[in-house]
Amino acid sequence: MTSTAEAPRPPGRPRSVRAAEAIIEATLDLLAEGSTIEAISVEAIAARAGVGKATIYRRWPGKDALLHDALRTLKGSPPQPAGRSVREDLITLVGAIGHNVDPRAAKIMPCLVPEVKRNPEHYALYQSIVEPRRAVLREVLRRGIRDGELRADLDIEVTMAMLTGPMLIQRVMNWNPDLDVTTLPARVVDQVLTGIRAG
Amino acid sequence: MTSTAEAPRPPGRPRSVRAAEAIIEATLDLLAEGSTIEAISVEAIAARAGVGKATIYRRWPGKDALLHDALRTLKGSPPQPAGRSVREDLITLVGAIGHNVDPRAAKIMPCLVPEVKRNPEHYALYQSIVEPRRAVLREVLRRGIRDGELRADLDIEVTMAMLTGPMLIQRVMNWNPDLDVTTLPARVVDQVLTGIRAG
DNA sequence: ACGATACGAAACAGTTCCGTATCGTTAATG
DNA sequence: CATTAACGATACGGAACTGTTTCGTATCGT
Repeated sequence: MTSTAEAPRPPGRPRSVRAAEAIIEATLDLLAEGSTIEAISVEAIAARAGVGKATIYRRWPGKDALLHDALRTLKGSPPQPAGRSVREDLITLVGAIGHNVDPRAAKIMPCLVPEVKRNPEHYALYQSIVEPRRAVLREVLRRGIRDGELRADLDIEVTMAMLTGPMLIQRVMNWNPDLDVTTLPARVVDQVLTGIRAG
Repeated sequence: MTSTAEAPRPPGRPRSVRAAEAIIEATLDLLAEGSTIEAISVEAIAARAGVGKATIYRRWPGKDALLHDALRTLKGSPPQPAGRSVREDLITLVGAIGHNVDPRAAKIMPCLVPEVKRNPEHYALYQSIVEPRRAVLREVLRRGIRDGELRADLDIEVTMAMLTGPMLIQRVMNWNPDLDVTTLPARVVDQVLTGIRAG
């Protein structure tokens, strides 16, 4: 489409790449500072980006499209575990939850929650971010079963939720103020491995 | 203070109890329908409650105070497990997550998430709701340890997060579309009890 | 140099909201 | 019946936001 291969060379001044980047950056900054996704204003974005509102509306049809594009840049790619031991890989993956390429991602996530419930398009975007990471985690568990490190009758999907859930609620809503996020991954993985039933 | 004991019998028409209730109900209804906590308008609340705006401002100094009071009514009291077996109690408690007295609570929760991160007062309210439930869960685990049903060296706080996290992320953000919320409590509890390590 | 277009800034009209004020009406008390 | 205050309804000023348009300027290809 608008690839580098065949550019019809449109006349006139080309659109500034810097402006587009500044707009996206400003949007993410404002979200990271705590603005709700629907409380954020195009004017605030323009002001923060040092850009006229017209420049924004020249590129996106409206606020929703801009937000969608901005959030898409947070996507990144899921981490690839080292593959030495299941325990080590799980700790890596659990520790990476909410730790996307962009450090603002962790702060932005809570603001997304209501929108994800309301807007199917945003939910699809959310799933497109989360699913690849789930896939990596799933593969580690499957490998563990194949190698005999993990029980063969393990409930994979539930185990993933058990590994992900604690980290997510802690990062997103600080569910338990007494739990330290930095030590949580190892503690969760170890407890999940061992189980809690006596002897 | 304003107890029933000594009422100075203020003159004039007394405030309608029905109006106050209608206002709270309307607020919760609107929240449950998906309005973000800061996108909700006093005018909408008044209209929904069939009440003049002045009637609201006569009782609450502003929108924040009204919302705070409305959310406080969702508090309820934590469920009391039967106490027959640890497994049974855990399933009961995990199943009750996000299942407050008010059925609207589950729908309102996601809208709260961003606010809880931003407003310390809302975070305090949130903790005052969650902490008692954590306490009940903690007690069940302690009892299990005392009775020898659970390992003595168990990481209690992490185990609580492992039990709560999956249910919460599933209810609040539908984290994994393939996980059924109704069967989840038993599956989580069983997997947490057993552990995933082979042997 | 020239046309074409994007640029930042600013103004625009149309909404929406908050919090207050002012209606005439209604419900309790004395 | 007179007093008092809350009632629903409505209007208000001030502020904020949206989306569009118009400036004069800057920057491209030709």
